[in-house]
Amino acid sequence: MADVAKLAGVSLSTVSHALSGKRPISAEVKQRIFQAIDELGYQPHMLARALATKQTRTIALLYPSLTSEVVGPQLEFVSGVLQATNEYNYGLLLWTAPDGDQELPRLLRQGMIDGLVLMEVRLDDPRVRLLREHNYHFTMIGHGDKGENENLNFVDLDFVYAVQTCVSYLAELDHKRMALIGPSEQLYKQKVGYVVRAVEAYYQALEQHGLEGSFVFCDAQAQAGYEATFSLLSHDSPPTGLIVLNPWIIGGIMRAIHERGLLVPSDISLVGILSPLMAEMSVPPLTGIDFPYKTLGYRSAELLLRQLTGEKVNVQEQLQPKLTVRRSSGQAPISHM
Amino acid sequence: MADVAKLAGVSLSTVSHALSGKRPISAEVKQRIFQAIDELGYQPHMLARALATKQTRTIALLYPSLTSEVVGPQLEFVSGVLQATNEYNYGLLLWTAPDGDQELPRLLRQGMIDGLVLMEVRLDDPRVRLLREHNYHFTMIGHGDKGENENLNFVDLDFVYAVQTCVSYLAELDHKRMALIGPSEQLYKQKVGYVVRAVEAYYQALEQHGLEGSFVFCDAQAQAGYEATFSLLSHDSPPTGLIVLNPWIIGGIMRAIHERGLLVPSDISLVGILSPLMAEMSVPPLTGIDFPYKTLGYRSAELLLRQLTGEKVNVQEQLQPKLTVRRSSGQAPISHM
DNA sequence: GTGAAAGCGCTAACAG
DNA sequence: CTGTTAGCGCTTTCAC
Repeated sequence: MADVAKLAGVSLSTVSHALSGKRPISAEVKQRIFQAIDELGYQPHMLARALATKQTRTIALLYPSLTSEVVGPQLEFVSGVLQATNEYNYGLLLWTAPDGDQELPRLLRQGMIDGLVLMEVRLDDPRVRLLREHNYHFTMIGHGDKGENENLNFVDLDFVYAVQTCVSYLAELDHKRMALIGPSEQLYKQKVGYVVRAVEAYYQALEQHGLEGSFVFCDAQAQAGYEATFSLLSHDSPPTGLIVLNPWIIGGIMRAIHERGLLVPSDISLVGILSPLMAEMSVPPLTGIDFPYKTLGYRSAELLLRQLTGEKVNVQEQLQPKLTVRRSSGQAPISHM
Repeated sequence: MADVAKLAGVSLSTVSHALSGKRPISAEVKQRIFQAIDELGYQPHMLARALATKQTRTIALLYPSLTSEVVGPQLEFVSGVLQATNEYNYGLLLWTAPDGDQELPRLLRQGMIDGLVLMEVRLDDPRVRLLREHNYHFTMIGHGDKGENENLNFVDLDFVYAVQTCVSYLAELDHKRMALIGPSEQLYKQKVGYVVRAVEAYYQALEQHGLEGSFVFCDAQAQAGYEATFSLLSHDSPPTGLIVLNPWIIGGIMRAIHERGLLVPSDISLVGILSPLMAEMSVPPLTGIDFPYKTLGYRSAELLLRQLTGEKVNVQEQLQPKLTVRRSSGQAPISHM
């Protein structure tokens, strides 16, 4: 930059201001400066700028720990977040969640980022507490328990709506017994928000409709889905309507159903909460709530970015995407009782 | 840091050296310093450090442009890269590929990163040229044409091996007519390395075995897979062995097969090049070359990171993962001719 | 062993 | 409108 100033015959600060536009510069001088700039192929050094302004124009996505084998659908959030940061001309740093939540403030103070997007938020999330205390800029994909979210910005899928819609839909098709093939037990125990809400909503919906229903935890692997389903179908009067939370296990579920000699959708209906992409991948394509992963990622980042520009943002959005009927669901089979 | 120095009664530089260990410090002083550090909850400011040392301890993953709707499996690379950066205590910045390749050097000179991982490398990739000219640290997932890779480090799946293995496998099962349900036409036209190699290897393998075979481009959506397959099966003597490059379209392929009244694997065998996760997801589970997305991501980042520590790395690795036989493939049906 | 001081490349008062 | 100067928070010569 010193070179540029010299070549243009002006001072450092003039060059700086010409670039930032933070004060009026005569057209003629500006001209000289920009000419010098691309004559020298000069590029501003972001790091130095960041050090001086205390703004890195970079945000982070705090990614759940990678120890769990399957990170699967979560990855789709990334693509949404990335799109937003791109549009706003920010950088995106990926971080894995430090186990000890003590790590978090450490990272923040290192000054590498201006804010962050949190995902896999627990009902009572210590990270949220910390970030809040430190008055840090952040938004969430997901949200905490009632009362934990005041003044926080987030986007989430409305899992209560989603599960209730699934149950109602199956109920309308005369399914009397259903099952929720659920989240992993680990996530439930950690009280990850959406997981807890989904399970609660499920039981509530059953009650509303006066139906019976079972529920099994299930890890995010095909084999686990297979086993869970197989055991479900071993009951005396097995469910005819299945609600699936994790798309990665449909393969296993399908296999168990087939091995039992049953057919989808004539014997068993399957409804999921999953991205349309996934829904279309399976055979038959799955009826389900269209989980807008990418949109959630995009919105959450957008909220943060707007917040960083000084805008007073106050958004708590719970998306209620529609249920798309595909070919995995239908009228309940006539009962033999 | 000034505060720390004051509290410990030493000078700035002593604190700095205590932290970096770059020069001997008396145990007693060290003691005082560290005590002061956590008394004040001091955290080194990475940005400032980076400015002084010209090392950001951050690398970037150059992500293909997001305009294409389906980024799908690529995302799995990210998780591998992330794991490596984590282990080496580096940060990971995600970048989308600038369209104009002119953008690239701009970004590099901004000084935000120490090196980068390139993906979706084309046979004659202008980005590689640029990076090379500028003597920039980088590694690739994938690789360019023969002669383009001298002195470069990369990891890749050996697509020639992969496709040949698939063809041979089907040939052994007496399949006489096969088809490659291919990459998107766009990627092929862009001469993305693996795509071109896969197609070439396919024709070569057919010739070796004296077989006929067809080939269709196919975008990465279920519907496209459906249409491609449907038209393939409309021929007089349709193929009995299908090789699938993109796992996202299997759903569509399966549907087309079923609608034609055919069964997998008795009428048609399906073989893919895809992650085991995907393979297990589908019904029946797919026979295929186990694409180690995560491993490729991990290795590529590791190469870069080692390179950055000054090590003279010289690795060009082409993985040849085994073909896992699952349930989508079997003996060719007896011909009616 | 330790301290003083000169940067890293930019921004932002403060003067003119 | 433009130039001077003092930092941003750390590292690293160079002296002691």
